[in-house]
Amino acid sequence: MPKAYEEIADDLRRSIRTGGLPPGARLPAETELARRFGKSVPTIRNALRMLSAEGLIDKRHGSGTFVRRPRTRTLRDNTRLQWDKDRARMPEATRAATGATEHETGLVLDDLVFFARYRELGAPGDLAEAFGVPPGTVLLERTYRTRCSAEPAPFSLVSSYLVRDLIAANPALLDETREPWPGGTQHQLRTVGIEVARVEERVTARPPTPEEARELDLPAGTSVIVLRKTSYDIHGRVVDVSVVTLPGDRTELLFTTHLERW
Amino acid sequence: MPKAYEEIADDLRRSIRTGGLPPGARLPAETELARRFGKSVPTIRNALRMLSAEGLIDKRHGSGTFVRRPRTRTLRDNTRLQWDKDRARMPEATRAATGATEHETGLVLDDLVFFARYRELGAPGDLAEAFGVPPGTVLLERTYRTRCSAEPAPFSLVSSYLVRDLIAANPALLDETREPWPGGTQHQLRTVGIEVARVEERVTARPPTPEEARELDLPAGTSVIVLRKTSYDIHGRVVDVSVVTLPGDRTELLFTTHLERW
DNA sequence: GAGTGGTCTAGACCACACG
DNA sequence: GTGTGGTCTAGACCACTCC
Repeated sequence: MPKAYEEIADDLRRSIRTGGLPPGARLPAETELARRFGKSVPTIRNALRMLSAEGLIDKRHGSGTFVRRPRTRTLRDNTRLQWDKDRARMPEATRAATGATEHETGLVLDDLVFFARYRELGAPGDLAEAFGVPPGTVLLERTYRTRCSAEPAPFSLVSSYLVRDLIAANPALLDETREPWPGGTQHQLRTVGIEVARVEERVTARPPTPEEARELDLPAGTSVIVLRKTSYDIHGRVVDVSVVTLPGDRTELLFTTHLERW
Repeated sequence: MPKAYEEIADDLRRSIRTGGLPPGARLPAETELARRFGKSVPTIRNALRMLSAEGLIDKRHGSGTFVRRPRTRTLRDNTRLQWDKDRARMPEATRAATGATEHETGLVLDDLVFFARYRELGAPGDLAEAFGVPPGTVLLERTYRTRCSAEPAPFSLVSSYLVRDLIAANPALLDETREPWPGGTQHQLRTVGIEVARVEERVTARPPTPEEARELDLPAGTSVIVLRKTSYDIHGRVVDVSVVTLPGDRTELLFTTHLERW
């Protein structure tokens, strides 16, 4: 027996894919759809919930159900890592003038609103393993939120971890009021003699937690991209671990790999 | 006024996060939960649907609701691109002996089940633009499904596109029965004198379409990672565009970036 | 067969958007 | 104010799983 709500969802999905219902279009009211399909309102709602979970529609309380428009994506490019490294050797004036790049995204801090918070904690198991230190070693946790001044929601949630003893030689690095630091993390590390030689970025995706959905202003039917970044210095030692949570509907990651010539 | 189903969802979510309900544990029946929380069954179902969408629980018709266990992730490493390139110059015996790497994933074709289908089509707008050719130019579309012999579902959906005239010099490249090709795409391109110098991989994430959920056997509350791979030859010409769809609950992408020394 | 979640109905009342 | 979707109830019947 065909399930009514799936048939209805299929029907509407087809209309959306073929363009019969273009992006931004308003769907008929649920009561109207119930009448047309000859089913009850809860059944219609069931069908619409499927489409909502797939990210095809947005339901707006009080005004209707609309076909979702694709979001414009911000690009996050791994060549920014080299660019950051080059910049870390520039004089402060230059570093400040180029505009501090937004941490972890590669955007420029011009019309960006920036927020940072520092906290010390004992390394939990997974971070201790990542750094190769005993569990409980004191880490500095730095939490960042950055957003365009135009948009209300941040475009990334960043937690960066450093081993405190590795950077304590420069007390300024422990002071959150010095953020945003001109030149970024690579310059901060340079002030204590650390040079980053290699960065590993691990990418996964999953649905957002309610907290992430709230902070990133994510509608139903979207995913987050979770990027776990590990920075190694020239001796192969782990010097920074960052966890970056990005909105899947607004973010594109670009990784360029150069191959050796034959 | 607090919403009942959110309160219930929060309560259960807390139990799951703190470990009060460990992975694999069965939740009480919906009727039982309704009794405990003093709400109707549909309200309980509403709360459970939230947790399901977040990927915290699995509902199994007939047997109950369970806390989801994290899946083990397969790693997809961008250093495989160089490895593939090196292998493309090996003699056929070596290429076959190393086991043809699974296209786009870096796994070895030992206990892998492999399926390929070829088709020609006129380039639609986005692909024509990516290749820098006029729309309608004939492309070869190659569709791959690969899975572990143990698992029923494939671990990636791959569509690879080549400009037919660029590879037609070797008719074997147009023959799907030659798959799996020992040495992979980079060796295939080598047979017509093409050397890949650079690969760009663009990563996004979103909820699966119903078709993807079916093919990849994705439960509710998971995402897909979409990887759009563009290969450039030594003259900067685009020679391959691939779209790879990966299950977000079973996949981790690893990108390593080496930085120049100071 | 007993128990589970899945589908569907019918309707009441509330919260929100917009004119 | 009017119409929209959001929440919640109460219950019937079906389909699946497992003993």
